Amino acid sequence: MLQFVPFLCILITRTISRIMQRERIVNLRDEAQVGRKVLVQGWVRTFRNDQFIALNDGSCLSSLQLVIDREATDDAVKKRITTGAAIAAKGVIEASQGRGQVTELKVTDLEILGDADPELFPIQMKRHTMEFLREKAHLRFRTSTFGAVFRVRHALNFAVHKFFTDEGFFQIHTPIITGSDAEGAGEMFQVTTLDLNNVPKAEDGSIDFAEDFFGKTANLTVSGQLEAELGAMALGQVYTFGPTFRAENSNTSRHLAEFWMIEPEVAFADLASNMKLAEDCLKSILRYVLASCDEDLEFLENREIQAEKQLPQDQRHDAPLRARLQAVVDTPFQHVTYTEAIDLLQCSKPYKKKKFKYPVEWGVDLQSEHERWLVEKHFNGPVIITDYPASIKAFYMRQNDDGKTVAAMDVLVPGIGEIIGGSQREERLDRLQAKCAEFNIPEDHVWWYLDTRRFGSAVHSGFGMGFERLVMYVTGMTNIRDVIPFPRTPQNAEF
RNA sequence: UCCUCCAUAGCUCAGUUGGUUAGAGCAUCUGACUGUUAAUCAGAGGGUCCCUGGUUCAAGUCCAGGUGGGGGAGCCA
Repeated sequence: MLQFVPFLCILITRTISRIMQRERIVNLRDEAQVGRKVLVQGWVRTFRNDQFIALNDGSCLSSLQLVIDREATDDAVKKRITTGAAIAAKGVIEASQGRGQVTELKVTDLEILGDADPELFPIQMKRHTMEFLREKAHLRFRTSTFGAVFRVRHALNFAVHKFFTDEGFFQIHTPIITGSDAEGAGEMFQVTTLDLNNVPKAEDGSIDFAEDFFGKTANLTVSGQLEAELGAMALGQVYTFGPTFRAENSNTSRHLAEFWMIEPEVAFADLASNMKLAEDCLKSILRYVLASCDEDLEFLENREIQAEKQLPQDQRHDAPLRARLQAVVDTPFQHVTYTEAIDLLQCSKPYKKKKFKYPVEWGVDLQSEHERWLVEKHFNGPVIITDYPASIKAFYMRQNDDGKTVAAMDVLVPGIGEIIGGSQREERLDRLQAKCAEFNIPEDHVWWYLDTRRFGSAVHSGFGMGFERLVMYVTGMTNIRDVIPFPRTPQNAEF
């Protein structure tokens, strides 16, 4: 009978460990926690002096310092406490004797949950390049930078929903697979279940899409806007927030083949209120993350400062990250028409010194270099450019009375360029039909869109905001592939 | 798609006018030390110099093509 006693003890300990709930490190960092007996689980960042483990569980940027008993801990166990290993530790929260943290965990029980072979685990406790970590996208979450980026990304996601909900908007889930091919926002990915090695042919030799899953060609959406307009013309104010897909062969630090977009659409709203909505939206979102992500933003701010040390002075930001974001919150956005912007550019120093590579004249779209001069040099803050020439904008934008321009707006921010593009929509059926003809869009492709202009049409407006560009702007990351967990770009769909 | 730069140890990078056995820091391993903060100190191991071809007595180094990546541009969000 006596031989069962130790077994019983082990059984009881194990049961306690199961009952004991895991504490998140984010909640264990203040003095009030001292004395609490807790269980933590996470991944080892460093193991110093055979005694101090920096444990990160992702709940916040900072790690919890675990202090183990060097003498009492088995050498075999200590050997397995390596960077990247998953461990569970029980103990008591104490005031830290060392600097650098308020509290630490005096460990009484330690368990290795998952080993990380130090010869093979690629993430070291040192500076890695973003390019290297991009190839290790499955493990880069374990770094401070990407932990911070993705926590901020989440906060931004939530702030978007909070803003629109507070403003009385309803989210509309627009389709990801679309039968509409008239959105004109870019090249589309085709969706098909046809056997590409043996496609059914029609009598004239062309592919017979009547045999395909939807009985016609289908694509991944490039924008939820047209469908969102339909929602707005009944629910009043709606927004979409979902993935969008562009099959453009763009290889830049600002483009993805799969990205997330926010598209509000408001009935009875003209361009002026659309601009106000865009400004309020951006400011509200920034206010939210500034208030809720300070630790992560501080880290990202310092990361940016370190990264910019390698750049020449004129390519560095003149204010730190959080100050820049705060400035956007505090400053009214500048408004300028396209026509005024052209005038400003033609009077600018780089124009007179012929430093611009592309021509500046009315009717030609603004190039990156022009937008950059306006935003970064002339206005030095967010700018809304309105009333573009009709010829360079989409078919659905409302014609202005001058007959030359449309009620469009682009919100430009320093460092990123266009972050929001929107317009007042053409609500007059005859004008819209004329535009369809002009853009070679067959009316029977967009009959459902035109119907909203046939039945109870009304003035309405909306815009699109690239979510990843917002995340870039807020985190100071300079490559869009580093603000989405698994970027999709031409020739790259790993993971 | 275009322009441009780059590719050497697990990572970040040196490598001279082409010349003997290709180096450093960090990481890893071994040992020492032990209240550390990306700990410190000593030692060790670690290389298909991206691939293919060419020039040459000799190529990490020069040339051509390819592949991969960065930055910029276009398109756009």
